[in-house]
Amino acid sequence: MSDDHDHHAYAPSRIRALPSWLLGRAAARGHRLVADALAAEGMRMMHHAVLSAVAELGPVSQAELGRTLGIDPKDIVAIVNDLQKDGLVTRTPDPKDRRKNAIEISSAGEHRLRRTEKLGDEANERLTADLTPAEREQLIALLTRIALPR
Amino acid sequence: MSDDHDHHAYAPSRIRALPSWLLGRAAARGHRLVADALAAEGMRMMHHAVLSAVAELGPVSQAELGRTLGIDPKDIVAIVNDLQKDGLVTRTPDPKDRRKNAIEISSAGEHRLRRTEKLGDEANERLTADLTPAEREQLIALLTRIALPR
DNA sequence: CAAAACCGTTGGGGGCGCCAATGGTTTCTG
DNA sequence: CAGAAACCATTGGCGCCCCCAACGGTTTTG
Repeated sequence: MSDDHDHHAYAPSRIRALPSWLLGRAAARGHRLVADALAAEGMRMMHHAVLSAVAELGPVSQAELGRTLGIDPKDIVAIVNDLQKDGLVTRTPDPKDRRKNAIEISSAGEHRLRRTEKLGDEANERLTADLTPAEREQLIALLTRIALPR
Repeated sequence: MSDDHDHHAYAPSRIRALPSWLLGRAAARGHRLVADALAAEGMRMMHHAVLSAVAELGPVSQAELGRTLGIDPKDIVAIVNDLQKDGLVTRTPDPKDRRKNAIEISSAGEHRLRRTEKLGDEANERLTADLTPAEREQLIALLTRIALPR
């Protein structure tokens, strides 16, 4: 039986079946959940992503951060500015290549990262709460093949 | 020197495995593909979506359009303005409820919609080109369960 | 050693999602 | 049946994400 006669029931518009539309809606919900969670630590999604990448890649240039995360160099500048201002990363001129900055995580950054990683993971669990672990893995696998750079 | 050149082997950042991150990247690519395709007809994604919804829902109020598509009423106003200016939809005061506008598609709108639907579908095929039809259906099913409103 | 490639930085811009407020209209309710 | 509450379209404003162009300084290449 149709339980939703009274409530417009989301007409099955052709739009709603398009991957591009669904991706946009799902991404919006994911961003909302994660952003709200990270806000508890005064962090934003991009800041958390960059901080995490810095932690993994050790001393790394801003250009490489942009490349590995697919973020515009211009935006990297602003993000690293913020992270540095909060003492979460250090920005040192690279003596080997004076064009580059060597970005490194600080101990305060590591502490902050531990908390934001937890918050981010929890938000992602909420995002995929309706999925079984297997389905979650499947979604990740499919998205990885679609989210190709370029 | 040889290691440094290695084409950004996409470090396995923890970030990159998060659904929320993958969704953002995949959505960005989808939007890029669709937007570029629709630009050939001078349309944008939201305009196409609204036009499609209007075609399906017959005479419909702006509030309901916003509800079924999950778009803010404020944005609906701007979009309907554009569509009306281009003669793709008509906006008539609803005699039954003078608060509402009855939005209806015009013949020019139907013609435009036929072309943009084709372009949008093609862009979505390009987006999911690396997936088998079965995988594509699976992705749509999974996304539908994740993209829940609110 | 000049040209090309790369780096960080600045400036600009489009698109999307969200919230607050307002005047007009309809519906609910006491 | 009158006042309150809910709804509608509209205006205005905010923040985040994604992308491009240009420039001075540095390194690599031919």
